[in-house]
Amino acid sequence: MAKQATSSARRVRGSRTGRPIMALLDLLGRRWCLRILWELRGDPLTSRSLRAACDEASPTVLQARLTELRDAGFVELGEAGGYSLTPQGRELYETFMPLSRFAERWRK
Amino acid sequence: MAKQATSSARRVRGSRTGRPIMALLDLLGRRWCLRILWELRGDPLTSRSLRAACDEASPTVLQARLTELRDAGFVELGEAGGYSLTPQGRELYETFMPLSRFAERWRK
DNA sequence: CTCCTTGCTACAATTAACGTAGCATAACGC
DNA sequence: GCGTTATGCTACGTTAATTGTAGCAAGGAG
Repeated sequence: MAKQATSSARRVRGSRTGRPIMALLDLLGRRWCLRILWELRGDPLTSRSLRAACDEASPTVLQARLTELRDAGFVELGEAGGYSLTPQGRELYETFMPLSRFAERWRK
Repeated sequence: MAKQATSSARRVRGSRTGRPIMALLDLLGRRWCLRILWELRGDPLTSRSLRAACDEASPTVLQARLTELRDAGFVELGEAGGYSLTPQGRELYETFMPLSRFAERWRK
């Protein structure tokens, strides 16, 4: 099997290959990231209620993920406080929403 | 302590609620997991070609993810060697396949 | 036999996540 | 004013996960 040239394959987590899907898969593949998007699907949540929704995950990671998700344009912090999905974030949520039905059928 | 930390690599975080979606979001939210499913969408890949496809990620994590994905019933190791998606794994892939199109529009 | 590829593992080092506590700010009731 | 409460967010030591390199045993082909 021909070993492909690993010329530019020094990337840490494959998030900079130029293909947007790789960057997205990498971003979503970080701990609590998918869960955060999931929990924000409804009404805005404060940082503490979001933490409660995420099984009391440590605020360190939550804050890191929220910053990343805000930089990515998926989450925003409203004027009156509370995090919510941006239109783009809601669109992203819609794309993997079918996972819910799949998970029900999966039932590990 | 709110939870008892078992040192089992098979433990699925977020499954305390009993909701399958939480277990699934947690499983998919581990490093290289989404990427592996993505790279296995086509023809079967050997462990080494899969590693090449995943930017030479360390075989330690790859092997751990592959074991988890096999336990979950999403990936299988064929008789003649080479990893591929199970029917269920392909079904899972189909559910977040639209992420590709979304990522193109996203283009951070 | 040697050479090569397969799936997979050992090991130390690095990084990320956890858990608890706390800060600064602001909005209340008193 | 004061004390209380809640917000977003951070510090810091501990623990778990990931990384990178090397290597193993088994199998096939020459």
